[in-house]
Amino acid sequence: MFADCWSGSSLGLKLKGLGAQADDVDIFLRAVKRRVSVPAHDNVIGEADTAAQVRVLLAGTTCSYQRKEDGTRSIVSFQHPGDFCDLHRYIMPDVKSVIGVQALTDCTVAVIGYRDMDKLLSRPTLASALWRASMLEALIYRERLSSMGGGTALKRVAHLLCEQLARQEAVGIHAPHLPFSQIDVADAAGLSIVHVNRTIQTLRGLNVLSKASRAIEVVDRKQLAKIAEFDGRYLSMPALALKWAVQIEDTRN
Amino acid sequence: MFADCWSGSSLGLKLKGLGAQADDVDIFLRAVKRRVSVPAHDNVIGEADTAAQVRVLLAGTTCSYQRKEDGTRSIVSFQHPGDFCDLHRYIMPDVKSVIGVQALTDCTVAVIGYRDMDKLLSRPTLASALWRASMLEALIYRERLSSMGGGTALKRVAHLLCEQLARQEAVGIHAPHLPFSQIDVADAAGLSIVHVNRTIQTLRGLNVLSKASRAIEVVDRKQLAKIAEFDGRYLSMPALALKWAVQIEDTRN
DNA sequence: CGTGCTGTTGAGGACGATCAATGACGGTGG
DNA sequence: CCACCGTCATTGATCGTCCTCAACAGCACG
Repeated sequence: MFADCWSGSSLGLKLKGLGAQADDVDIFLRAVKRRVSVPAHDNVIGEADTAAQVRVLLAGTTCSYQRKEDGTRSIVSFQHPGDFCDLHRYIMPDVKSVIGVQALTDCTVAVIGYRDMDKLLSRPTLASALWRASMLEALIYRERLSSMGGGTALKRVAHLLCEQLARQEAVGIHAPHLPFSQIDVADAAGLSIVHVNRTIQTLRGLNVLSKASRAIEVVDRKQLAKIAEFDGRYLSMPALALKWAVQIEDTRN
Repeated sequence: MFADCWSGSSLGLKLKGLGAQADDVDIFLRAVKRRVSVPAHDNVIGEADTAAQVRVLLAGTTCSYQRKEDGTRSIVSFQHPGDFCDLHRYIMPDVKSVIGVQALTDCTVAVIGYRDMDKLLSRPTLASALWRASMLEALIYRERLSSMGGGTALKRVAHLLCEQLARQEAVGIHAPHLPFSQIDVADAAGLSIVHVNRTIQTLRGLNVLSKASRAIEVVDRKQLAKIAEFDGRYLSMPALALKWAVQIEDTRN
């Protein structure tokens, strides 16, 4: 009964993309004995959380952040439906890495106890799918590092937006609307809020983002990918890879 | 006979730190049927490499880089003895992520065929150690992202040096000398070569780096960690964690 | 109708990039 | 042994991107 329609679909898409089999997904969903709703701006996982459970985002968008000594919030990644919030804590409980997870929109989170996780991992195909999930996470970090390294603010912001848009689409969410504030973008891109605002206005001027809405809404994905020099193939989702790979080749004509 | 003294020790330390058992390490080393020597500045893995084998660094230091459209080299991570160079390619062969691995010093690399990897993974403790290796990689990326985001060049460079020094120590290498050029630091920190030079001179002026040597040699690790606000506990190596954690607390008095 | 959060705009200054030239070192070949 | 060369380190000067401070506008909330 938990393996129902919408809430399972993004997670299912994600797991299948990582090589899990159809019955793996069913079994996984049955291990979810509890679901939690988290309103926007609340913490999904506090910075000092130590509960013996893994959280998987079912609906909504969250970010993982680290707070620096000067109070600055540094967003290291975003989560979309199907993404794990704290899988690392289950596998490497000794690591002391103070990370919080905050809901950017109203969210639904699946909770799985460590004991149930143990059982799930006895299925080799599911275990390797979760390993792949960790590797995909590493690849995403790597790509972001590479984009943070060089390039102007315009390119960095464009890359960030491309990544999130592509990841949304990878789990079946095809809205052009990105659910985070300019403040979030600033903390994620390592730029000041003011400069992010000006950068976004530049993107609006280029007709890449919508001028109508105050929110961030991508109208010209092709151009955005070109500005970011974004090649979404690293995201490895088979269905998606095609779309964003073609994207790039089109713009190179 | 391959499981001999020095070449196995860093790898053994690393695997044990990730939870592998003593016989896992032996079995792993026995799977290494071939070793390769790579001179400094040569590619360990070319950007278009597709060989069906996994490489593990046994001795020396390498970097993984990505080349941008404008020819810029962006270094996303360094490898120290015991680190995998291309484990992700084995687990996620479909991913198109053009990454090269270059030797920074003369290196020794262990080569393991995919078929032998398959056999190794049938041991659950070894499989989960490798999963942890991927997660540790992700944690390292995450920490670097967070340090790239905010802060001055001084802090970024200091953080980079701290990370590499700590990771060297984690695998039993206690030299204060870091084996890469200022150019490498620039490409890794996302700064210009000129500015990296000035930053390093600042660190020398603060008696954090050696003034005598042209190379990068850390003389005051405690001060370096303070400048970087570096807390090495995320590296999760039990032996190391203590050292660098105490480090931090000392400086906060 | 205030209060708070996000978005927007302006002006000045700092940090780091870029361009350009020189110095130091190691290796190579004559 | 020395001249030559390539790579890396170093220095100076100028320029641009982005940060900071500050103020205000729009919108949602109670």
